[in-house]
Amino acid sequence: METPKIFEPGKIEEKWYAHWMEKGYFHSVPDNREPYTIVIPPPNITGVLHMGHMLNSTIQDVLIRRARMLGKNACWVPGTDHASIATEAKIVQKLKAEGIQKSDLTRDEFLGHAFKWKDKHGGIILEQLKKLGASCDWERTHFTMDKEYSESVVNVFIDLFNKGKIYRGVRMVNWDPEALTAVSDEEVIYKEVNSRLFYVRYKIDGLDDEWITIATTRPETILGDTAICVNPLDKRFIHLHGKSVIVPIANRIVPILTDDYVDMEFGTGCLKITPAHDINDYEIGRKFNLASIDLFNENGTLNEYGLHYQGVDRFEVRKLIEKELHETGFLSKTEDHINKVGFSERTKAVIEPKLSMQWFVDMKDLAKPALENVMNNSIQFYPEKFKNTYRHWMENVKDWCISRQLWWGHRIPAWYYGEGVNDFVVALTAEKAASLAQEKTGVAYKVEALRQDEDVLDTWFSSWLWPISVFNGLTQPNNPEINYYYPTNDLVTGPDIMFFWVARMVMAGYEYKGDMPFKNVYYTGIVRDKLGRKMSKSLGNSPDPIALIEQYGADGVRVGVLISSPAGNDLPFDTSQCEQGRNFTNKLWNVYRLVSAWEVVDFEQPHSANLAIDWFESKLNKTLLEINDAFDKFRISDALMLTYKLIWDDFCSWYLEIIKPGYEQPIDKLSKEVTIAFFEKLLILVHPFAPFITEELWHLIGNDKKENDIIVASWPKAGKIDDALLLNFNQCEEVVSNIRNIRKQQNIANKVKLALFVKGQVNGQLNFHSVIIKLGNLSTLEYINESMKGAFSFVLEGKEFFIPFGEEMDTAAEKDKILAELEYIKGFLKSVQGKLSNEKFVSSAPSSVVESEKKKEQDALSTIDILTKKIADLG
RNA sequence: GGGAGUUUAGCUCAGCUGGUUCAGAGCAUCUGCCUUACAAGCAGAGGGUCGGGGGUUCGAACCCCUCAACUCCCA
Repeated sequence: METPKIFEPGKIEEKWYAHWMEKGYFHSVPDNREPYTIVIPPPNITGVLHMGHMLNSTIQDVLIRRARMLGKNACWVPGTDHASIATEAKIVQKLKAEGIQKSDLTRDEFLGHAFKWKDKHGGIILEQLKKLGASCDWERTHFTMDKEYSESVVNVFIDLFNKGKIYRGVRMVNWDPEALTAVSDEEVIYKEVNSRLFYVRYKIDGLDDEWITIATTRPETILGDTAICVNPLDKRFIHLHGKSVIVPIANRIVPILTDDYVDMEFGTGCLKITPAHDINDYEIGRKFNLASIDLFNENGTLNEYGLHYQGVDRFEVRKLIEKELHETGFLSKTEDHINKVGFSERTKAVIEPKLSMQWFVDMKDLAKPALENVMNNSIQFYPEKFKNTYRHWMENVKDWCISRQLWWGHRIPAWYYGEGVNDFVVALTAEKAASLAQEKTGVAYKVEALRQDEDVLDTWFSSWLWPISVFNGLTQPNNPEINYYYPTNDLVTGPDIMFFWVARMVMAGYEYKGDMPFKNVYYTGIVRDKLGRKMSKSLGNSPDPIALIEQYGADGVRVGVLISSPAGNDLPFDTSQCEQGRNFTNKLWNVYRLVSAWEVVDFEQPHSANLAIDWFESKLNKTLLEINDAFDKFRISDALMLTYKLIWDDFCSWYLEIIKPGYEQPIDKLSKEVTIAFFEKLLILVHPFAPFITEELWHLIGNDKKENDIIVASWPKAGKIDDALLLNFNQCEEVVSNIRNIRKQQNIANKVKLALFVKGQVNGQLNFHSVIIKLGNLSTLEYINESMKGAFSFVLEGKEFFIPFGEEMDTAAEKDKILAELEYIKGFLKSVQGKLSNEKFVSSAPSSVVESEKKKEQDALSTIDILTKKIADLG
C-alpha cells in the first residue's frame, strides 16, 4: 500500500494512547531512579478544557516526557478540585432548572445531588487531557474531596487551630450577595466603573439652617451612618467641631468627628461614616467606638434598618433614595465619577463589605519561610520577575478568611455546645468534640447536643495541601511515596493564581513538611485572542481545544501552542500556529516517506554523503546541547524552535538533499542506515512536543520488532562536535546559495547544469567540493588562477567564483549589481577606517576588537579591488 | 494612589558582561518553481533611526536621566 502524502493524525492518536496506557508507561512507583514529579494544577471538577489548560498541560507533558526519556522516574499526578463556589453555583443552577430550590433541601439532600452530578459529569476535563496526549499517572488521580484528602484538610484545620493560627471572629469581610457567602480578599476583583458622586446636605443639630454637605457614591448607606468626619486641619469646618448632625431620612443624630484620614481635596472634604459597609469607615468606627448599623440582608436587599426600603435591592434603593433626597431638598447635586468597585471573582456580583463572624488564618508566621525561600531562590520562579509580585504580597499578607457559607466543600470541624461566642471546640468527630467540650467546661455533653459549624472551608484551604496530600503525606506521614516524590520538581501554572495557590502551597509545604513543595515554578502566560482579549467562555472567543485537535491533530496543536509562548508572556493565540504545527508533523511524515522508499544496493558511499554525515553529526550534537540548555532554563519555545529548525532546515533542506539519490536510484547501505539512525534521534528530540507522530514513525522505521517504544527511548547524549567542520559547511552553504541566487536572477532553470570556476583556492579542493557540485547542480567545479571574463561572479572569503555566461546575458544589469555592492562596501570601509583613525578607539578598545576592525579593513579593501576589476572586465 | 514590567521587521518574540553571534529568528509578504519525500512543499528576495528626546563612553538596542504609550499586581 502506498504511503499517503499527507499525515493523518486522527488514525493513530487513539491507538498509541491506548498502547501507552496498556504498557503502564505513565504509572510510576518509587524505585531507585531519581524521581521527577509534577502535580497538575487541579482543574475544577466542573471544568471543560480551555486554551489555558491546553498550554499549561502541554508544557507539563513536554517536561514529563523529556524527564522520562532522561531516565528519571517521571510522575505526573492528575486530579480535580472541588471548587466550592463554582460547583455549588452550578449545582444550584441545575437544580433550579429542575424546579428544585436549594432552600427546600437539607444539607445532605443537596450534597447527594451534588455527588451524583459529580460522578456523572465530573472529570470530563481529564478525559479531554488524554486526547491531548497528557501522560499523567491516571492511577494516581485525586480529587480534593476524596475521603483521605478531606481528612487531611480537616486535620490541618484542627492543627492550625490548636497552634493558635486559626481563629474565629467578627470582621469586615467581602460578602458575595449572590453566592451568599464571604470570600477572601483574593477573590475580589476591582474594576473602574462609571458611577456618580452624590452631594447630600445634613442639617447641623441645634443650629438654625446650618448645613454640612457630604459627597458619597453610595447614598443608600446613609441610613447606616453613625458619624460625619472632617479633617481636623480643615479650616472650613473648625466651627463645627464637637457639633452633631441629623441624618436625612433616618433622622438620627450623629456626631461630627475629626480625623486626618479624611482627604480635604476629595468631594466636599466631609465624609459620612458607615462602619458596617465600608472597610475604611469600619476602621474609623473602631477608633471612635461608633455603633455600626448593618443595613443589608445577605442577598443585598435592605433589612429593617432600611426603613421603608426594607426588602428592596441595594441598587434599586440607590435610585429611590436619590429621588427621595432630591424631593426633600437634601440632595444638592450629583456628579459623574469614576471609582473602583469590587466584584466577586466567581459570580461577578458587586461585593458588599459586611461585618460577620468568620474563620480566619493568621498568616504572619506562615509567610516567613515562604517568603524567604523564594527570595533566596531555593524555590526558583520562571520568569524571575514574579518574585517581586510575590514578595509584595507576602510582606503585606493579610489574614485569610477561610469560611464560606456554602455546603459543597469541607465542613468546618467546629462543634458548638452553647450560645456564647467561645462555646465551641474543634475536633475531627462529634465524639471527640463531646469529650473536648467536657474537658473545657466540666460539663458532660451528648453528641446529639453538639451542633457542627454550618460553613465549609475555602477551596484553596484544600488546594494548598495538594503536593502533600496526593501522596497522603498528612494522613500517613513519612510513607515511602511522600518521602520519594516530595518535594516535587516543577509546577506549571498561571500567574493569576500565584496568591490563591502557589504562595499558600509554599506555606503549607514548610509548615507540614518542613520543606518546599516544588523546586521550580514556571508561570505560563495568559492565552489571548488576536485582539488581545483574554480567552474566556463569556466572550466566546476561545476555540474549542478538542475541535482544534480534530482539525490539526494533537501534535499539531501542541506544537502550535508552544511555538511562541515564552514563560510569563501572554500567548496571543491564532489557529495559524496550529497550522504551522500541523505542517511540521507533515514534514516529519514525509521524511519517513522519502527514507522508507530508498532501495538499498551495496555500493560505495558517495563522497558527498560521507561529508554530509560527518557534518550533520556535529550539527546534531551541537544543537542538542543548545536544546538541553534551553530546557534547563525553561525556555520551552526556544527548545522547540531549535528542534524545529534542526529538522526542517538542517536535516531536510541540507542533509537529506545531499544524501538523496537521484530519481529511481538506489542508495548505499551505510548512508541509509546512518540516515535512519539520525532520524531516530531526531524523533526522540521531537517526541516531548509531538508524542503521537513520533511514536508512529518510530515503529514504522523498524522499531516494531525491537519491542520498544519511543516514549521510553533514551534522550540522546551529545557526542563530538567538530567546530571547524561546521564552519566549513557554512561556507559551502553560502556558495550553494550564491549559485542558486544567480540562477534565480538570471532565470536559469534548476535543471540546467552550470559550470563553476574558483579562483584563489591555493591548496587542493574547496571544502565540501562534492556537496557543492550536487546541490548547485554543477556540470563541473574547477580551480583557476586568473579571473574569468564573461561570467557571473561572486566573492566569498577572498575567493572569487565564476559562472560563465550562457548565450544571452544582461551585462548592464550585472554591472549595476556590482556597482551597488561596491558602493556598500565603500561605505562600510569608511566607517571602519573612521574607527581605526580615531586615536582614542585604538588606545582604549581591547586589542582583539582593534584587530578585528583591521581585518575588516583588509577584507573590504580586497573585495573593492576584486569588484573594481570585475566592472572593468564587463566593459 | 503605590509597585512591577513591557516598548526591536507587518505579527509574535530572541538579543548574556556595552565591542564579529549585533541588528536576529519563526510566521506573514513578494518573486520564481507542480524539480518524483512533502504546494501543508522547494528556492530566492524585500522589510527595522531598536518608542521619542537628552546624557555617559573611543564605542549604546544594552548603562544613566527624562517624556510617552501599553500591560499586570496591590490598595
